[in-house]
Amino acid sequence: MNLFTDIGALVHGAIGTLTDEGTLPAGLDLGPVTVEPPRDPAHGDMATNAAMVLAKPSGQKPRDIAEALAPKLAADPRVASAEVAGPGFINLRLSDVVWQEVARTVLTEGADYGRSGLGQGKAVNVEYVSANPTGPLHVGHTRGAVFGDALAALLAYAGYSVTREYYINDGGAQVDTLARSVYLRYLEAHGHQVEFADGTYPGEYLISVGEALKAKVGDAYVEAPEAEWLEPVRDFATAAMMDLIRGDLSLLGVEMDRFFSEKSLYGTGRIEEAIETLRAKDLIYRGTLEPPKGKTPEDWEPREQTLFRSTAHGDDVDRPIMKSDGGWTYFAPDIAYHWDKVGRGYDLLIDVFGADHGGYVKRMKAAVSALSDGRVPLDIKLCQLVKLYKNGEPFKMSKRAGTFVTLRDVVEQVGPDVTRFVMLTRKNDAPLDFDFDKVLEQSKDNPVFYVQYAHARVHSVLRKAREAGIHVDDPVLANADLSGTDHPAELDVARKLAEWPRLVEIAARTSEPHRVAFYLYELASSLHTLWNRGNDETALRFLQEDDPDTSRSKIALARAVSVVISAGLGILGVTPAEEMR
RNA sequence: GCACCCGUAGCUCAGCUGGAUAGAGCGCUGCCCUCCGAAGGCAGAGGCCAAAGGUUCGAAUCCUUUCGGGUGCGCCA
Repeated sequence: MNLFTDIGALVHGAIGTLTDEGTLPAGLDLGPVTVEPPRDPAHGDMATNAAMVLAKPSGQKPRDIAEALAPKLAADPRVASAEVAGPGFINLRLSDVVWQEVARTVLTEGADYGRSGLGQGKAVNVEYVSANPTGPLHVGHTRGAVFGDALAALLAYAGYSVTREYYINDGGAQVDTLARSVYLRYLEAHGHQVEFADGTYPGEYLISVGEALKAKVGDAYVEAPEAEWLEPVRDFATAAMMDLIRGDLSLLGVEMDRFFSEKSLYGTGRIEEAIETLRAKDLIYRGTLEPPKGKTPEDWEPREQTLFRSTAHGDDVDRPIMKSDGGWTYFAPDIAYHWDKVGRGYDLLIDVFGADHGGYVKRMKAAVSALSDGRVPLDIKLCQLVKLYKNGEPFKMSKRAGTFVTLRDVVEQVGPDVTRFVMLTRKNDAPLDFDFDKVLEQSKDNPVFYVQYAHARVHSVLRKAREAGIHVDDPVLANADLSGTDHPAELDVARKLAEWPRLVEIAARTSEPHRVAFYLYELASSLHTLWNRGNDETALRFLQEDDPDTSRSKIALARAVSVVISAGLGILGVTPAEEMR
């Protein structure tokens, strides 16, 4: 249930009445009519712009429409007052009972309160992480992993049918490099002295892979030529890296529905099929690209290549899909992969990329637009970099200096909950500072702690109530008389709870899970404020001595807060703690 | 040179398909508390929303230009 849509329906109904009465012309577009919480609480609980947006199409003055509309709205029992204000806003004040009943709705619907039908069951594929299978995940991947995972959960909560997918880049040159690097470790395991040339991966994480390879094949490859071992070693190493990556992801609590192998596209005609699809639309041709203006590369020479006419679908220049040696560029399998996704019938595709891949957004969108004839939208979310700090000092990452920070390092130091929450306290396209010390601080300055503490406080109240012999199970609270929460501070908490379903829809529509984190902070804040007031005004304490009925009324409100916090943290993938330690 | 992202309080950042007097935390100032509802509380100061134009009843939000920062720019994925 969403109180804002309810009142929105009321407004629509009132407009309909005015239309029937002939005050307003028929056939007005009600799309732009909104009902939202005003920034200034003095403007009431909800405000609608109906009179202003209908003024022009109906040829009337906004104030006149508002004056006609307001009494209709005020006639509803839920509405305590409807005032015309400013340029034509109608400010609605809802009766206390409406707010008090919010807690009951939350308790009745439980974790489903806030769930939305926005997505209408549409199938959406969220592709994220998709890190090259050449090593462990690092902090940059961590943000993408957390963001993508929370976005997927958010969309699921908002009524989409979500597939979480990881594209394994196991078809390019970098997995050959991986294979050669593992081969060196393999030789090492056989007691050979080896040297890691430029362009190979010297990371220690490959030592065990080399040893495992030795355990599997013995010395079969030691004297063998590369042509003989490259492919099997590549497969072996890639599998090992994916095991490593799956392990990293599970540390964070990320579980993919599907891992899609780039390699599986080769040799099956899938890439050719995708390209032929484009060719049939006259989007593939042989041509020569102009050098980029201003900064021509030193070794630039005009060269004829096979190009995808991505400019026909909004890109800035056409893109090569074939290398001069006849092999595909990385873009070709990418096209085929998205062709596959389109073919699987998704209504919406989302790719989560690192900000350094911003340059590929237009061409990918062009490809999907071309492949699906514009039917399937591709939304690409870019995650900005993470800057690490320790004690307020920037923490420089360097592979060479051994200060390369992996996902595992982060999660093992601060835990998955803190990692996830902090990664979501910033908009995805804004850079993020991550301070190892600050995020572990147990004070109100730390949003993670602040939100979890609010949840824990509620559970502390529940425990104490039970000790006092008061029944506070959810079904009991859901049937409680809620009139005991009529204080403005209590109603403020209820107002915040009422915003949750609305917030979920906004966050889902914009694909911005960080909004959930900020909302939870505000909700926690409203609970803490109420709690603090209870220090001075005992009438505001949740547990009222010798008054089980009033206690239940207040505890129902508190419990409703914990239900929403729990649901919200669930979307973020953070465990709601029932007590702080 | 071009494309994309960003520019909001001293600092770090929110800001809803365009809504009314632009918010939070930190820091700062003042008061209160130190009672296991404990890991502080309350209040205050602080802004030309980078700049200039435009769209409109109404712009931090949309468009154009400029300035400043980041990222990327033909056979690496």
